[in-house]
Amino acid sequence: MPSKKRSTSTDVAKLAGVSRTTVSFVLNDVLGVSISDVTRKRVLDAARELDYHPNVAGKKLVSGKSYTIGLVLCQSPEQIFTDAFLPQVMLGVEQAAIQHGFHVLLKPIDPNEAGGYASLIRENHVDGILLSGPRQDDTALVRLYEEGVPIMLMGQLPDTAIPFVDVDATAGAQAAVSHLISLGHLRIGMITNAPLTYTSAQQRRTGYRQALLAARLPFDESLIQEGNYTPSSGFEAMSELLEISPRVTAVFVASDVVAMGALLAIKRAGLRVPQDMAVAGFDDIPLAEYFDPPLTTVHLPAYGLGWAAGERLIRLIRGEGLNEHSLLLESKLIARQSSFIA
Amino acid sequence: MPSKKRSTSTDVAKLAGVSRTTVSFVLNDVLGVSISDVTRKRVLDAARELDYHPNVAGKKLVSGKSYTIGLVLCQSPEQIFTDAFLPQVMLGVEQAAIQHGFHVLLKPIDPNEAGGYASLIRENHVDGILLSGPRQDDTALVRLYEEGVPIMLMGQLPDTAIPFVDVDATAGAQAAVSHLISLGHLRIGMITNAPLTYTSAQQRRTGYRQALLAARLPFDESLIQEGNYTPSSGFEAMSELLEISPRVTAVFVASDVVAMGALLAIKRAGLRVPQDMAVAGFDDIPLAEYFDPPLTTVHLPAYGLGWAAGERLIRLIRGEGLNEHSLLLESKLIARQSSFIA
DNA sequence: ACTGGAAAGTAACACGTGTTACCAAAGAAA
DNA sequence: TTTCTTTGGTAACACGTGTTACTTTCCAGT
Repeated sequence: MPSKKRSTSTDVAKLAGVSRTTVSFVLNDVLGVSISDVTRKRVLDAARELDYHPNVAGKKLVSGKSYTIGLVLCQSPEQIFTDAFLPQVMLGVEQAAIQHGFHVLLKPIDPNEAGGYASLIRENHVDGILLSGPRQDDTALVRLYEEGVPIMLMGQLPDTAIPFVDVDATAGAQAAVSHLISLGHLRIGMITNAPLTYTSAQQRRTGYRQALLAARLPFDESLIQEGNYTPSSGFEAMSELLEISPRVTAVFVASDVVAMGALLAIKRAGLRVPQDMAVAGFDDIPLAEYFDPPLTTVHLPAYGLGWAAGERLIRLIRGEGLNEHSLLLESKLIARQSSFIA
Repeated sequence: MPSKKRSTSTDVAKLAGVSRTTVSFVLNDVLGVSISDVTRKRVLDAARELDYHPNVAGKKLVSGKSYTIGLVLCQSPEQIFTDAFLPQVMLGVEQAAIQHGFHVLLKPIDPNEAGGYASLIRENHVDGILLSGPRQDDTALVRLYEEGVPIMLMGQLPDTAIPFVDVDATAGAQAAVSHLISLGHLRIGMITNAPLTYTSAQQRRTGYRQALLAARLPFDESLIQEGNYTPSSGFEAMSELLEISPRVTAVFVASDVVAMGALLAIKRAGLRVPQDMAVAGFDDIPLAEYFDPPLTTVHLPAYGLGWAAGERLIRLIRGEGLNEHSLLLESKLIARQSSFIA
């Protein structure tokens, strides 16, 4: 292997016949220093000829900045596997980072052992942390925030002052359930997307409840079944729900993936969608439009979520303030044939 | 914000009353140096008290290693959005990295402007590169490899010596099509997962062809339609395929997501699956089991792919050799009801 | 001719770490 | 006592960069 040594700014200086300081001034376009055009050109030519790329370790050491953000995923592996939402979010984060010259360090952690990401910041690996799916009991996170570490959440953490970006899942869920109500359904079941320890599950449940209350319909806890990201959990939950008498005529499933399992359970029971059972999902995964029947669902701006979160974290890192402390992105109801016949 | 200055090894040395060298020796468990137990304890206590975490920039600078691998995704945003395969792969990479004390830097790039990842290695951001979905015409990649940069591919790049890990998609596709043939189908269409410029698409087409040849069935180019990751492309392609007379009785769709669209087209045409049209997919995404009908498909070890690729790249970085130059992981046919009635 | 000031560039330090070469003391062997 | 070895530890350099303070040269203003 040839593998020539990487060239340093000293090499460039030597070739250009100037000091290393001058090289730094030229290459970084430092304001307030004057360099003659001829010298500037000599430096640039030398840099090009040597294929010079500044070593980030050196920059990092002297500046104390790493120009890297840590994207910490608290989802369980099970969730990551089935989550069609995540890639879009990550892409959004990445684009925001690139636009500001930042890199993204990926760090999925086991949600049960919180705080595994602290070393990222303490060892100066990253300048700030973007946390997806924060756990309620994550005290290490709050401590980090109070130390002044730039942190941005995707998803909310009640009772803390940590800024976040989130989709307005509550409003979205309410819209979905209101939609079902407007179609004449009076007895509507719900299947959660995840155990209720997750705030995302709670928000959606709250939306369900609000829609019922707004229509003066009774809120019956026994009509709620718990899912856990997977289609199979949806199948189980729906099967349970079908046992209840009098039967529900519609169901709000707080995740498209889980809804897929629910649909199968409904079909197995010999019922038709939407005639015998209307179904509304949540997330608007790319496949939802191709479900059988096409799934009424709530579209979440996944890409926008990632982008906004990344953008705002970087602003925090730079010490620029945020004009609003936190951000709720709008979701949008997409009515398809699983809830009514066109 | 309190934000106490991060403590350095000098602080630890001062508190413990020893030299910084000793601190380094103790904390890194350097072999061949003797440190008395009492001194060792004093250092460890001091480090704990100051909550000392070594600054990674310093380590990086002096060692030249970053203990980070770059995960470069060449997929188009469109593909990333719909790819249910990707999160599993990434998780596998991540786990392999963690196990060896490495970090993962995520870098999705526009497939059209190749080589955007070279700066990662030149600036010493990462020790090696894991490239997913390499493009055929990526000459910058080959040059990098020849410079001795540790590189591992996920997916193959013909005519190069760069080591790779891949799933044996050809064998998988052949198994799926052979399965259809064994059920008595003589006229079998195909829808690709992506344009044929992608090697992954070519491999699957080759498997399709090999299965036909092995059964002495004619290989008819006109029975192949091109998909591009999305369900809608599958819908279009299947619609085209249904126009052809005599009609095919089975179709191999080289992606489950694309197959979802194909299924809809078949239903819209008033045909039943599998009675009028048998369907086999590819990828075994988590939802495939819940398609209507459940989709016969080929399971790919996505997690294992990521894990193996990460593991082997790190071995390369460490200078340990690979016992086999490259690796093909087995895929597995999963027969469900879209191809035959149980 | 003298002063002031801008232009062009440099020496030297700082960042935090790993590591090599070296030193001092204590004990063992002669 | 002298010499050699081991134990326990340190001073000093290297890594590659950004930046501050300083020097030199040259030209304009009086």
